[in-house]
Amino acid sequence: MSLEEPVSTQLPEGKRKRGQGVGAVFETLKHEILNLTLEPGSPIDEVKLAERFGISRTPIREAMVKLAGEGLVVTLPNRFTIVAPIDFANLPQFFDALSLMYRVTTRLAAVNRTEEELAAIWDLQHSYTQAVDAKDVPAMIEVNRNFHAAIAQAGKNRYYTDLFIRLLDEGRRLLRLYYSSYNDELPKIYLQEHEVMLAAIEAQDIEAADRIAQAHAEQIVLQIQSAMTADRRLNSDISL
Amino acid sequence: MSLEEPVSTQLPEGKRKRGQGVGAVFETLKHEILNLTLEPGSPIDEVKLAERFGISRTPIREAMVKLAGEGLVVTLPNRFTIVAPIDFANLPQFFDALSLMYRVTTRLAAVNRTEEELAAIWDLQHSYTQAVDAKDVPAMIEVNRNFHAAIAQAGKNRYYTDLFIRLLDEGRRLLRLYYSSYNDELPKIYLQEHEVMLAAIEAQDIEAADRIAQAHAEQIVLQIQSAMTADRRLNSDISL
DNA sequence: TGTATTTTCATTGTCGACATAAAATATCTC
DNA sequence: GAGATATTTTATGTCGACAATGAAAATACA
Repeated sequence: MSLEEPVSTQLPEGKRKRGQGVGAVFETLKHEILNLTLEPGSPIDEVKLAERFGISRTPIREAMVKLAGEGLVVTLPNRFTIVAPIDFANLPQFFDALSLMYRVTTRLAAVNRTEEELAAIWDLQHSYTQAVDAKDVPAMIEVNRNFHAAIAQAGKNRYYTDLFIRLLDEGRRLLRLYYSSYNDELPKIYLQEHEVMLAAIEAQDIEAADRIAQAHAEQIVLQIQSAMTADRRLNSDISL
Repeated sequence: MSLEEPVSTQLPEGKRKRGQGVGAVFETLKHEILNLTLEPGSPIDEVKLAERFGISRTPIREAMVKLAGEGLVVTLPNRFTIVAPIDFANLPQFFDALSLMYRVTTRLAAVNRTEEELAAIWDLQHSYTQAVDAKDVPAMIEVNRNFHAAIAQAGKNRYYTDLFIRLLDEGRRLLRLYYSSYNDELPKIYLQEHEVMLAAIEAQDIEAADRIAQAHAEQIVLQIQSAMTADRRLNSDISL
């Protein structure tokens, strides 16, 4: 199921300073969950994690609580903690919220962006171009996420940004699942849309920003949906 | 600063079962934070909490991590954990997000509500009426929150519901702060608007639901804003 | 042989103690 | 006496160990 070979034996990896343990575990696990290195629904062994990071179970557990708070793992009391399953039943709601956040954050960015933020987003756009040229799909997924996250942050509404980033991250797992059905055309369409979106933000044209954000969202939703229906095999594979 | 005398000595309160500790601490603290029983910005002493609940520090800390995940407390590494300050600077963003969530959840409720959910929401509306009649302000604040949360849940989009409940809870602290400026008129206006809102949801009239939700949001935002400007004294009181 | 009951076993949730970090206090130098 | 440095103090972050829990294995029973 996993797209990459699991990182099996990541030993103590050097002494960590006090208070760094939970953060490191949290970040590492988050990464592995979103990359599908850890299979959705698979159980997480606290003891193994403790050995792997060379720390005791206490900070591991605190990291688990944090991960549970972000919905990345699910804790079954007195039993296990499992990697959050991908909930296909809630996909329509996911798409709905994702679309709305695309629109709202892009609109706000058009209003509130500073020149510095604009430049930083352009940089990310260039990185995306490079990833497309290199046909580096994992990099494309990652940079795409950072691109939209940066736009949201330029909008400067913490509530929208938090939800949007959560949705984008959840979306990364879907994109990973279906990345096999990527063709060469699609990334270029995204690239163009990003270009138009950034132009609207630069020009502070709110309505244009809204329109392109909505179109972009629909594009992505359609893409994932068609990939899903084209590849039903995967659905039966995923533990729900 | 606190509106009620702090619950000082809540002793072990009976043996708890395994795994109930964190939940109880979390819920109790959450309540006390939202009721302003715990002053925003005030430090939280893990040891005292452990004594108060009659458990060790480990489950207390896990509860703190959960609270931090919901933004109810802020952890200063190696120093304290403090009750999340009320961030007056971000208030405009808060109002913006709150308004949008009012609209979106009410719209969705008009589409997706079942008869059972509708009946349950009507019950909450009746409870609200009773609270208004009894001039029981804390009950009004609590029931109002549950009323809108129930509407959101009837809309059946977890992403919106989660964000909205978080915003409503954060709003409870603001309402508590300014509840002194409540007059007798305002609750009745809210009551009427709730009535219209429910009627729109019952009739599944999406556009009407949207309109009244927007109006209701503006009403509340205006109310809080005018209370704030009328009572600046409080701002200097709050440790930021 | 199939079902109900007991026992074992693995893993969690919790505890008390210790080490460590940062602030508060005391001490020293000029 | 003022600033810099050393020391004490207080509360955190972490640890290893233990007990409770629920599932699986083993046993008893019809």
